[in-house]
Amino acid sequence: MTEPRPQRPPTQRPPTLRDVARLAEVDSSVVSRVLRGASGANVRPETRERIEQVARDLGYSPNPLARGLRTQRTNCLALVVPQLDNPVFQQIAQGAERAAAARGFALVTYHVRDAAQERERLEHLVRSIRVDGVVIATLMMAGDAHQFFERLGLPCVLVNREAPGVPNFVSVDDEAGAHLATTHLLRLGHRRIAHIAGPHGRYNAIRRREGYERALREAGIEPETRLVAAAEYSFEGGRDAMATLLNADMTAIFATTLLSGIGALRTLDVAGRRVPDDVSVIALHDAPLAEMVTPPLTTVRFPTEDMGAEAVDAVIDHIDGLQRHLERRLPPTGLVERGSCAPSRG
Amino acid sequence: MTEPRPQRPPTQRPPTLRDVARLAEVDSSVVSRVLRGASGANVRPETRERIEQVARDLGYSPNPLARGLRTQRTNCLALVVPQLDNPVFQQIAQGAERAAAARGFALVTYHVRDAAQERERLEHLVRSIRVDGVVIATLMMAGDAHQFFERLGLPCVLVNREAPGVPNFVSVDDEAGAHLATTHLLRLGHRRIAHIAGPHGRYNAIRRREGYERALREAGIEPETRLVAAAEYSFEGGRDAMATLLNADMTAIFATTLLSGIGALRTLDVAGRRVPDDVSVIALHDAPLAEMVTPPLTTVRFPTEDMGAEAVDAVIDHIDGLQRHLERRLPPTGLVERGSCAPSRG
DNA sequence: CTGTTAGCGCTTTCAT
DNA sequence: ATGAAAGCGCTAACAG
Repeated sequence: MTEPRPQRPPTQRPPTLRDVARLAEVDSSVVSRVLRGASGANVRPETRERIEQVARDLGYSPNPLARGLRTQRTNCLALVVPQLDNPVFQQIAQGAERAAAARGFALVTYHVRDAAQERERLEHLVRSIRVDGVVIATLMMAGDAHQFFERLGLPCVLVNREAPGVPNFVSVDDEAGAHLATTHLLRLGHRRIAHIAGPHGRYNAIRRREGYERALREAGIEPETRLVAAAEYSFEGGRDAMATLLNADMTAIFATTLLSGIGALRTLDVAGRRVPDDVSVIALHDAPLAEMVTPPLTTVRFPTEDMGAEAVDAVIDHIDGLQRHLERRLPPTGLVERGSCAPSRG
Repeated sequence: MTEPRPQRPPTQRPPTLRDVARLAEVDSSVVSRVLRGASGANVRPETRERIEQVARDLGYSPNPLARGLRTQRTNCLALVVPQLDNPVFQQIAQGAERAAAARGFALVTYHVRDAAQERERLEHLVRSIRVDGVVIATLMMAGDAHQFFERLGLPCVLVNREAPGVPNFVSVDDEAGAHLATTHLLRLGHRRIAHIAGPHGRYNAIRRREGYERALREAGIEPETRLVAAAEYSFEGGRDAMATLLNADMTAIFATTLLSGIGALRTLDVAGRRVPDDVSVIALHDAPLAEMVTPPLTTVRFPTEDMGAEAVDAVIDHIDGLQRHLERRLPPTGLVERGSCAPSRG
């Protein structure tokens, strides 16, 4: 009356390697080799077939936890992003996923919406899931986040962001983009060009403003502080900044970001200023959104998807032991003319 | 000259439980209990303190793979979404994350952009990362996806979507929302109301059309087929559908989705029809985007975030053994009046 | 070509 | 109050 192993209650436990091994009448190590398509897997064809058959019948799928524990590798990457309401991140994510898939990695996205909770959220991430590397897209404290992961020994690169002391990033050439946008307005004959800038002190905000000012100077125009308004990188930011610019004497706006450009559009409409008849507007970063507003917004396109893809490639290279440091700024890929810019009537 | 254990090469291996145990001079099981704050952890205060000290010094963090393997639990959920260009998914994600965090779960987002690759992507997901449950937001084959996870023994609920034979979903009351939108137009005096519908045969498209037709009939108006145009749930869909409706004799549009409503706006602008002076437009689903277009779009708001949150709660209940089936349709939470609707001049 | 063995890092009875 | 031991499911030498 010895109780026969109460080991396997009728609960539907997923099949393991050993289940397959048992039914195929081989050792589990053989199953492992076969199912993994291991390199030197010298296995008799009939054995292989038997194993594969059983595995299929059982619906076997390796347990990623066990495998990861053993191999110290998960083939999984995390993309850390702030909230996704900004199309730039969607594009980054798209490129990142493409690149990850191409190299056999899964990529999961993890949101850290609030700079204040950043630390806590990241801890929660790393103690819930094991990834081989991380791509960090713009956080307030991107440098801190980078350090956080580095300390854990996790390869990690910044995307769309640069931070002091972090030699792993891929971003865009903000200065060149801003220069291109401003130059476009200048070519249309505009001379009094206002700038809806980014938040004070933000790295890429500074570089964009520099590009704007360089373009003006090259055209013999001295930049004026009162034509510049700082704004968050958001619709509301652009909308409010535009309001402060309404009385300025200008015929065109260069908005530092798609969202703030759209905010500007809205304020101009409310104020009864016609775009592009009264005011031309151009913004940095292209996205489907630019097509949806009235009038459709002329933009400078950046290779945002490529940015995500390059970041992922760099992280995977790191993981593979190629200690590739990466400091990359991708130039703009062109101007997308839509309906929001017209020649100056000046 | 016996080589002293070459165990620990200078490679910076993250500290393990045993490292902590060794330095604190206790057994690793004690460390486990202490660090986990286990229930019946009868530990001498000084021992506890010593352990916590060492753990802190070493920067110890438990390996989620090992823990998960042992406990059969990861405290991690996956949210499967198509591409995020639709604001509805952003809101779902936001609610889902809030709910997950509240219950101590991490939530990672996984994109399945292409219905054709759905199967392959999902397999990649489950063999890369182990989650305790899944929330599926609108996939083409949501029913298949559900079945896929169920077969793996993974609790799983559909959000924003219903599928035949799936008793786990939380969506919105499409019929009621459509009825509300249409009624609003009727109240403004419109009688000839066109409908930009969803794709043929799509479940919620059908229900929305039903709500539209019911509202018309209640007002003594017989619905007309030629006032209805099917469209994808996208900007382009709405834009093109609107084009086919341009010659129809109507004074108002009820668009089935925010994005298609915005597409309609664009076509109307190009055609020189003024909104709301010539045509009123209303759409289902509210989002910041509605505020960004010209004119700002009047919408029916659904509790989309709550939808995500409820779905997560249900999945976690499942995981916790509460076999809670859930068939929930959340009613619209109101009408958001902006500038796109005006009384009929009829 | 196949099996044996050891162990990844953790949790969990069960002894002591 | 603490420790010993087993094992989650898998892989990687190594032996045969």
